[in-house]
Amino acid sequence: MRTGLSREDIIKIAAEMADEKSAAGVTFKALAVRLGIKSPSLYKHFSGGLDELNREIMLYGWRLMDGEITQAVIGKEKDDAFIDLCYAYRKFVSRHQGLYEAMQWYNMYDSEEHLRASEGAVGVICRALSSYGLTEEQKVHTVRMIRAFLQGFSTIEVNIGKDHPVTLDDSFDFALKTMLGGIADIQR
Amino acid sequence: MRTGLSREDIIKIAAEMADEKSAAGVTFKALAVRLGIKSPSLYKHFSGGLDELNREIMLYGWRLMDGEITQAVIGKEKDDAFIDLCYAYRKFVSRHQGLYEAMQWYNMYDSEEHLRASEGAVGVICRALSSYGLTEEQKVHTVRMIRAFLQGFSTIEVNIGKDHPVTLDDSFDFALKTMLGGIADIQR
DNA sequence: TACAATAGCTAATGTGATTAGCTTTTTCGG
DNA sequence: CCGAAAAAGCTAATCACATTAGCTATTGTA
Repeated sequence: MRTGLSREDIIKIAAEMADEKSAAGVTFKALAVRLGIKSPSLYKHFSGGLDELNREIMLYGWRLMDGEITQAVIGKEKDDAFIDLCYAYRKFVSRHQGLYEAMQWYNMYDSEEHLRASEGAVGVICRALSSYGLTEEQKVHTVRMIRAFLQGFSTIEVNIGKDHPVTLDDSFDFALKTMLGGIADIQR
Repeated sequence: MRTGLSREDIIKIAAEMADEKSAAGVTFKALAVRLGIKSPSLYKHFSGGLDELNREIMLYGWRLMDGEITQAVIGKEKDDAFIDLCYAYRKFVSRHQGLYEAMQWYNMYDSEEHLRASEGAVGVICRALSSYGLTEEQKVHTVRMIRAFLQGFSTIEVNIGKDHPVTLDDSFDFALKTMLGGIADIQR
């Protein structure tokens, strides 16, 4: 019996599985059960095996996040755009912990595709920064700083207990304001 | 034949293997070959299996890094301490990419031990910040900001090509100065 | 020196990925 | 509408590791 599911459908379901369990929980065996087929059949969709599926999940995640953070900054600029962008990133991670884990695997694959998939997100950050009067080089630096911070904060947040008296929310706010302050300094 | 290697020796060798290949490249099979024994024998040292070894590698890495960055800031204060600390972190990661990967697995384990292992590093950051006149809460925020940035930057750096005209060195400098500027602003 | 603990070994099992080769559906050009 | 041919499944078999069970040799010490 055919399932009628496209390659994209399967990737989406695999991404959901990652969020439900963890990125490592997405096995061909488990995915096959979920789809009601046998695991060898998955090679008809992903001839490159689990590796190919993982790459696709990773790319899917970046595209999804790109879309969400792009939405978040529409019609905004300066600090508003910047802050809302960062919040959207953080919110995405909190709702997609397993997928985000898989997204970090861009390490293991060719940077090429990942670059294309995440350049949207980078572009959004760039545009949010366009009104700050930075040079091109400063803009590159700033994008990297933000990316590094967001990525690191998200990784830490996913794993740290929420019982510390100083909340992560406040720390996130503090860091954004501090970095914005630093960026403002540059112009002086 | 006995190898005469202690548990700590084996963890150290496993950490070297991680750096030579990758964190995932540390399998019981490969490690056993490296040690000249059979893989089931490793259960005599790590009754908890591969999982226990991975946890130990993770802890070993944090202790090692703690020592190095502590060394790096001895006798320094303010911006000097701060900047040298960050450089030491980054240098550690560049020399221990595989181990650093394994260190990120603190996610998967009890935070307890990792907290103890990395609290040294956090303490160093705290002390480096002590001369900035921040409130306790601001200090917590700042430590988190720095940790997030360092962790994110390191992850990005490990995987990004070095062919971009704007170097990562410059971006790292830029980010540190920007954050320092932002921190200085707080006092105003 | 005897003996308990230690550290090794072989054989066997289990899980998941992957491959090979066969079968059933679809799809589509004629 | 018919018959390839492609697509999407399936079963059986193999492989790589991790892990377990049970046996043996070494060692350090009472």
